[in-house]
Amino acid sequence: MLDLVVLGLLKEKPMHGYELKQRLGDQFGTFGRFSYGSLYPTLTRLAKAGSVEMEHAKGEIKRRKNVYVITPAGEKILDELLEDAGPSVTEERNAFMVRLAFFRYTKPETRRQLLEGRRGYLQTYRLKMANSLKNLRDRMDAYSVELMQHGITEAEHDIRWLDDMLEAERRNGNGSTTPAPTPEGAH
Amino acid sequence: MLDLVVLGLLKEKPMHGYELKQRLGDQFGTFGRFSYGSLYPTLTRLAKAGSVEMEHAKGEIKRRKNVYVITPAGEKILDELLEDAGPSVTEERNAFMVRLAFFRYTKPETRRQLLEGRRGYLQTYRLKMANSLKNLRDRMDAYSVELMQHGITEAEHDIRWLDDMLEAERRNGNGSTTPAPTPEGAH
DNA sequence: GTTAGCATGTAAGGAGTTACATGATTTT
DNA sequence: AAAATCATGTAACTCCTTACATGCTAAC
Repeated sequence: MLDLVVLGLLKEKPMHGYELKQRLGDQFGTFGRFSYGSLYPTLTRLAKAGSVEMEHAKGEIKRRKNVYVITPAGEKILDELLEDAGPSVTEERNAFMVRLAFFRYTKPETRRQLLEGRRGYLQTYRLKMANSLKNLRDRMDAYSVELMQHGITEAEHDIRWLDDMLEAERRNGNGSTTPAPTPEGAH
Repeated sequence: MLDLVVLGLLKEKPMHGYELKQRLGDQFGTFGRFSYGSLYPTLTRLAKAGSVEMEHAKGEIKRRKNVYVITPAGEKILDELLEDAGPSVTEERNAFMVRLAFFRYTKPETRRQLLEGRRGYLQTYRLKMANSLKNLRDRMDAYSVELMQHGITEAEHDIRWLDDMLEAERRNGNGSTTPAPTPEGAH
C-alpha cells in the first residue's frame, strides 16, 4: 500500500519524506495517514531496491532534505501494481481507492475492469448484508439495525457513484476490450 | 478491536469460535472480517486472562466445540472499552462503528459524547479536505478530484446520519450531563 | 465412500504504529 | 532566545493475515 502510494506520488514529481506525508494527508484523507515510522523505512527500502533514487546525492542542499525521484524500474513496479485488477484490489476499499487516485496512469481497459469489479463486489456485498439484516432484524436492537442499514445505504451510494464513473469512461470512448489506440487526454 | 467485538458478541450469548466468525461477517460486514488465525488465539488469550470461560469443560459435548461465555471480569473490560469516548475512538471509523454496534450497553451520556465527538471530527475533516481540494484542484487530474469530492460527500452524508441519531437520542430523553436515572428500554 | 462444510489450532511473516532520539530553520 | 515547525531516523511492539496441519460430521 505505502509502496504504491509513494511511487504514485513520486511519479508526479520528486519529493522528500516530510513533503510526501503532507501530500498523503491532503490528498488521500483517511487512508493517507501513515506515520514516519513506516514512511521513512519505506523510502530507504525502495531506494535499496532501485525503485527510487535521491536527487541531491546527500549533502548538496542546505537543509538536510532527502528528495527522492522515481526510476524507470520504479515506474515498472508502479505499472504492475496499477494494472492488477484482481479481487484483493476490488474487495478492499483502500486498495481500490488508491488505484482510482492513479487512474490517469492506468490503461482504459484496466480502469473499466476495476470499476466493474468493485461494482460487482459491492452489489454482492449489499445483497449479503440485506439478507443478514432480514435474518437478524428481530433478534437485534435498534442501534445494530441502524448500523447495518447504514452499511447497505453506503454500498448503494457507492454503486451509483461507480455507475457514473463507468458512464464517463464510456463517454470518453474507451469501453473496448482491445487495448485502445486512442491516446489519453492529458498526460 | 477483536477483543471488544468478541466480548460484545459473547455478552449477547455464549458462542464458539466458528460461530463468532460467521456472526462477525453477517453483522459487521467489511470491518467484521477477521481470520481464524487471529480469532482463535484471541479466544484463548481472553480465556487465560479470565475474561471468558469455556462452557462445557472441554469434552462434554459430542462435536468438539469450544463454547465461550463472558465472565463478570470480561464484562468489566467490555464496559471500559465501551465507555472510552476519546479521540482514538471518534477519529477511527471502525473503532467508532463497533462502539455504535454495542450502544445498548453504553451509558446514554457516553453515547452522546461518541456521536458528537465523531460528528466534530467529521466536520473538521470535511473542512480540511474541502480546503485541500481548493488548493490542489488545478494541479490535479479529474480522477483525483473525483475521489476527493467523493470523500467530502461521504463525510457530509455521515454527518447528517449522526445528526439523525443525536436527535433520536434526545427524543428518547437522554441528553443530560448527569448520569440519567431513566432505565434503558430493552435490556 | 467421498466431497463439502464444520471446527480448531499453530508458526511465520507482513504492514503498520508508538515512542524515542536528534538536530536544523523559521517565526515570534 | 524561545517556541514552533521542518526534517529524518530507529527499535520495539501490536495486530493481524497466510499458510499449514488436523480431524470430525453431514450430505450426496
